[in-house]
Amino acid sequence: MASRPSAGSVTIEDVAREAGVSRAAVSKVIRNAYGVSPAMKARVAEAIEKLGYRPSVSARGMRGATFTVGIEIPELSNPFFPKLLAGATAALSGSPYQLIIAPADPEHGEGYRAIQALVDRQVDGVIAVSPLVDPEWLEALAANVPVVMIGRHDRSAKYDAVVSDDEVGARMVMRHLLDLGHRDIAHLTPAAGFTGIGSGAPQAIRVDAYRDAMQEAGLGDRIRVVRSPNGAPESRRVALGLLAEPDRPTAVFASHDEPALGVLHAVADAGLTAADVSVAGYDDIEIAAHPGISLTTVDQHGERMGRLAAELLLERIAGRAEPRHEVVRPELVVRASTRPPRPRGGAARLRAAGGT
Amino acid sequence: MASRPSAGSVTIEDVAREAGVSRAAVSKVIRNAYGVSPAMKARVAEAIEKLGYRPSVSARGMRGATFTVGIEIPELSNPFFPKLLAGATAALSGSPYQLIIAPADPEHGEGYRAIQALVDRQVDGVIAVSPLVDPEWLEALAANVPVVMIGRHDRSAKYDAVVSDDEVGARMVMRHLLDLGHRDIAHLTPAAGFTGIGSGAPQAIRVDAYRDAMQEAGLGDRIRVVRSPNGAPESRRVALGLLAEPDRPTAVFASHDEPALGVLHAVADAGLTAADVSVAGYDDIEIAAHPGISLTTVDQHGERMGRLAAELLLERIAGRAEPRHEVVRPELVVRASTRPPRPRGGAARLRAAGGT
DNA sequence: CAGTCTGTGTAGATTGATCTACACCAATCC
DNA sequence: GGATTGGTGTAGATCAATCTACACAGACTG
Repeated sequence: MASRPSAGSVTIEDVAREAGVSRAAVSKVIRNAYGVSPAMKARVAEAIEKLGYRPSVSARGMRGATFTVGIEIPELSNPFFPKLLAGATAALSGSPYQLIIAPADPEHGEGYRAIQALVDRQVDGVIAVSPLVDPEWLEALAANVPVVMIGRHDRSAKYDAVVSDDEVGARMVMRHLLDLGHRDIAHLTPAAGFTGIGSGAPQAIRVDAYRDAMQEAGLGDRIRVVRSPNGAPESRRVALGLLAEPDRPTAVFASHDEPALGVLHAVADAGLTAADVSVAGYDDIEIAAHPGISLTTVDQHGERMGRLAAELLLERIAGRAEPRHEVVRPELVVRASTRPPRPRGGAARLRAAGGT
Repeated sequence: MASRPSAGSVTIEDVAREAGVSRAAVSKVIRNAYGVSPAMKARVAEAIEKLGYRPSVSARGMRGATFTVGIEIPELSNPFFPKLLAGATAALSGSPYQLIIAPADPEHGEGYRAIQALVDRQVDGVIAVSPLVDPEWLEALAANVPVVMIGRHDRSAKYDAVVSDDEVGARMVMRHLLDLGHRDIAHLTPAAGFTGIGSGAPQAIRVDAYRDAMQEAGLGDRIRVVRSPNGAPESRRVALGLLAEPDRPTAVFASHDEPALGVLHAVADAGLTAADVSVAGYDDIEIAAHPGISLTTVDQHGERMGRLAAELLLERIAGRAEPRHEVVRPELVVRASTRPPRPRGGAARLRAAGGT
């Protein structure tokens, strides 16, 4: 059935000799090109099978395509990204394209290196999740190879983008919290540099939406944007500090589920519960649905985004030139981590306990 | 600073022309080969920088190395695997090697395809996490390219292995549960085919250790091995069935943390707590430490395993021929999901509630 | 001063595929 | 019956690097 990998490496030359035809003939057969008789096709196929021949991707890359698409991903430890991968993998599953992943080495800022590594390997297309790389650099890149960016709100004539409607998503969270009666809502988001450049990054959009929502609710003076790296341990530390403040917020809206988990952890550390401090995240990672966590969050439909990105990339590879910019509508998922705030004041605790 | 990717693609030829030297000279400079004067080196380096030249990995692959190592990973959705990746990435960070990941498409059984895809791409070495691929196939593979397997207990003269001491790890869990006083301990593990072949797979070792430990404790008649796919939702469903049985176990030992999360979910679904059913996992994924989960588990030291695998691979690439087989000692991490069982009988519930 | 190193650079074969241009053969057309 | 056409197959250039063999200089040796 599946042929074993042959010892050494068998080349197209070997197959040609075995089948008694020319190299070109073999090449035609494997590419399904025009000008092959059924008889020759059969002979060649048999020789390929017999020798366990596999075309060298490197050699192919020298002239034609490598049938490889690359995806650049930051921090795989965040479960949201595997969702994108699952979607992309599914979309490519039927195609002749193999997906390879290049993890962005956190030491070497923002994926330039990983993306470059993919391009160096002659991939036929690139999907990248790097909200902060320079648009000009990307345009130059996209001039050479099809590129689909995930999570960039800027528009380009050269590369495609798949993006969640972060404005809408963040506003859904804020509406939910405000409707519950919260007024002291803090927003936890990565370091300023991270949300600074332009307004391309999802986090930046979410910060703006948070600010706007607070402003519109007449809570402009209570706007509190707290900066923290994205990891759960880091945000846990930051949140502990926040909860220790005398005027601690009654709700924390984190820009991602991972830091939201850290906040939940801090809430528990401080001996508090969701009745004291509501927590909302963003991404809807799998664990958020677990009863021990039960995190209110926004489902970005990561699989769908990954699938869409792969589909757009295949279209690009097939020749489409007009840029596309797909917006996926997110969805609020309300769980137990958000509740109405306790009324303020001394006797409040008792009344609230009875009310809820 | 970092040169932009040039339009089109600049070849070694272009650099040679710019620097006024031969192709071979440029090649020598980039490879740091013998026979280059400092003066020429400087001129070439300048030309490379100016043109933003990047060597084509495909062309390199035709003769020499690709400076790429591949890692094959099943289901990235299981957070244990990103741990391995983090370790491997760290170990390769200083080296000239770029890591690329090939996800094993679950549709196309057991990573053959993904590993083959990596080899087709001329990687200089392969790390793979595929406990079930045929040893013969692997030996043939390893004859052509350095291979390090993670999580295989079989020994090979051709490929290296990094493996956790699953026997010891599983026994630590069992000792812990038995010491707590549990006697009805069930073991949740993937489908039989999955643990069947030889005793190479970690899951198989753990099953055996579970059986042995029960036997030695005189509980041979209470051995209960329950089969379930690895995903949390699937194991949740299976666990729900198990918990509904009249003689439900007082403790469940799952072969991985992911299914353990599913069991915890089921325990909550059934309106039970850790006081009713203890749950232990295996892997120590990050969320296990979260207070909402607090799962007793075994730390396999995934990062260390990933790092070790990458180091062994680099040694192999550098020329080592003798096989190595590294065993990493796991560590029990006790958390709140395991507790002493309630004493049996009608009034037990009350007594237990007072005692704990 | 011829012969031998040693250090530096180059020419050109090589790698495994793709792809254009063309050759060959039979059948068909006028 | 010679010219055309269509279907098959091949020759050979090409892609961008590596790497062996060698050429050439100047320095050193006997």
